[in-house]
Amino acid sequence: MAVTMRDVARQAGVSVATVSRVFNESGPVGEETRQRIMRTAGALRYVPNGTARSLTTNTTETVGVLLPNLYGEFYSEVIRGVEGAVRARRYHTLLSSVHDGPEELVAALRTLVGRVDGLVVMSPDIAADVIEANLPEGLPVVLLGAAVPGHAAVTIDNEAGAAAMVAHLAGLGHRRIAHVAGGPGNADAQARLAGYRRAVAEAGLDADPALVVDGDFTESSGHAAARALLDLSDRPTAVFAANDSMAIGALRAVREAGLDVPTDVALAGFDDIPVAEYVTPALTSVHVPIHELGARAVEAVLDAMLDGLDGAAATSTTLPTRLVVRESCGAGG
Amino acid sequence: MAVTMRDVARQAGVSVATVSRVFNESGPVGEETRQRIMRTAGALRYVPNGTARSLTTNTTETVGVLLPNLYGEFYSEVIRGVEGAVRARRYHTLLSSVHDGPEELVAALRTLVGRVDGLVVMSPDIAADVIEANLPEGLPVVLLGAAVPGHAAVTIDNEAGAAAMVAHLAGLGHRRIAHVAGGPGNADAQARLAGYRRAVAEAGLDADPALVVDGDFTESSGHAAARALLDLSDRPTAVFAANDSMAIGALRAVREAGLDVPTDVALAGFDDIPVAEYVTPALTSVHVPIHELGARAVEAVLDAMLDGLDGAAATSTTLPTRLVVRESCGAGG
DNA sequence: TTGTAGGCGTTATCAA
DNA sequence: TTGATAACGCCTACAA
Repeated sequence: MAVTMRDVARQAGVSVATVSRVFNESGPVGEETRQRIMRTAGALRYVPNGTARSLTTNTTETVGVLLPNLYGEFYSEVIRGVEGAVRARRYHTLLSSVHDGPEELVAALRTLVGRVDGLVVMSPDIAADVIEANLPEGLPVVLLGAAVPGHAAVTIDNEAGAAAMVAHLAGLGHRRIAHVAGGPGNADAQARLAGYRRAVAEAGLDADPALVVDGDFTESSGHAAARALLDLSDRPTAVFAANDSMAIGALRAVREAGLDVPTDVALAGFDDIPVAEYVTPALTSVHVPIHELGARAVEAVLDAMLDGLDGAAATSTTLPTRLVVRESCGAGG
Repeated sequence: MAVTMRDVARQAGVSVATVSRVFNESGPVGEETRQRIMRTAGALRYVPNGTARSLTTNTTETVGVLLPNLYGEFYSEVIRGVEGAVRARRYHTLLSSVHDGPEELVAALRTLVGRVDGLVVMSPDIAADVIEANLPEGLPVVLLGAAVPGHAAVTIDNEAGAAAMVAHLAGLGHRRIAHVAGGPGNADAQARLAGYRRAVAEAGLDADPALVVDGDFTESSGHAAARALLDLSDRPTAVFAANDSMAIGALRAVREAGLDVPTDVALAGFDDIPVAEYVTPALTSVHVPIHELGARAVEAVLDAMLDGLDGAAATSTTLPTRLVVRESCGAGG
């Protein structure tokens, strides 16, 4: 068994209360006594037990983070952002990922409860009511990426970003711009698709339904989607994927078809993950401040903890995106 | 205040003991009673408090992970590996990163204690005794990447990997192979440098001290190191960086110098992070099973928790690396 | 099959 | 300036 406060107290000839005061700098303690306590604590290698502390203070000093999965650079950027903000406030990060369905989400949620003071949940595919039903009231929860009425959330302006990209491509002279979407069940994907559609309409471009193909945000789905698009009799001159991973998969497909990017097909992505800059040609993308996204979510959670939940429910932020033009469609036409 | 077991018990007309039995499936409970309890628990939205649970069971069901920082793909791969293994065992991951010096390491370590059942620590620069001095005995700790006598660790065979790469380059005909090292304070860096030196000697290559330049594992340091190497009157024909990030920085420098990879200079890295495949030309690298590294460390920690610490102290594993030859030096010479 | 009661390590409220 | 002592929410003998 580990050394407890009681051991230190006994050894130092004081009460646990005094030891507690020393470690929390709460209440007055005689200088001599404090020194003695610190000394014996050091000798005994005493370290306060965080769990017990949490129980009495009713605060864990921990923020839980629930992500869909950890694969891909997008999520690692989110984690970076979250962890940075969390440690800046001297809190801890309890990380959890969910791979399968809603049951697993619920299970993860429940095991997190009581271990965290607040929660950042990124769960684009799953309705917020599922989340709400499995959490005690009063636990600050901030949604990441998927805004739901009545819930605090930090989102990005997917629609505007997608529309801007389409407008950019149109400005380059493209009339047939394809979109590799992220799938019908995903909120981000839907918003990006909406932005694409709006911009296509506004610019009077080809609104051929065949130009929209569904993927699932993975590289391989981007690859498959691009193949389908390249097989079209009336091939698009530009392909805009709903995220960079799919764009990279598409890049591979274009190459395999013996075509060149951007000469034959311009290519654009969404997210601007670090790799986007390293592929050749470098990927034009809609930049998402991913790690600010994570940081903002954490701040929202922590603020909600302090202000009480009422303030938090209203606090929804939408971060802007911006276009990053690189070779993959800079010179295209 | 959240709903507690007591609330459920009162509402269901039973004692807390019975509620506890239901939730832990410990001890017998009448079917009718169990149903009633489950129903009222659901109605009250009761969720067991993990903190309180931890206090009595003396187990937190969480593994702490301490990493140097979260930047770069290497660490996100480690996190993936760790989280996967942790959740497979139905545990939790408490993530913590350390940016600055030893004091911060110590602080992080101490706040982790009492919140975790075991610890995975990746701290290549810092002596293990610092870690040991600040942890209660009996807490399973597995070092990641830096083996220290008497400590459980999961490491990779840095030296063999580096030597193999040099041998490969030598086989391609290179005689002047430069090494961008990772700095004197880093254990991995030292081992890779040792492997480089050994292989250079064994193959009877140019052992010019000017061919070894220190970096610090960042891309920009790789860039700077490569510039210095290219400025040498007798330029190396191959540059082997101690990690991929530095290799990518070097790639940029080579390009900026108007030279071609691999025609003018062959380039190789270490780690085989995902980007390595995407840069152009694709990077030849020593593949490190990064996320297996994380997974193994977690398993070692969890095993140590079960078997008692004695078994763990001996459990050190070294994972092999393998060469991944790609364009950046495949055809070079 | 169910209830009672003590304890886990800490904090916090009173007294002293 | 210090010490008893009652929580905190849960688990677990031990009784009933």
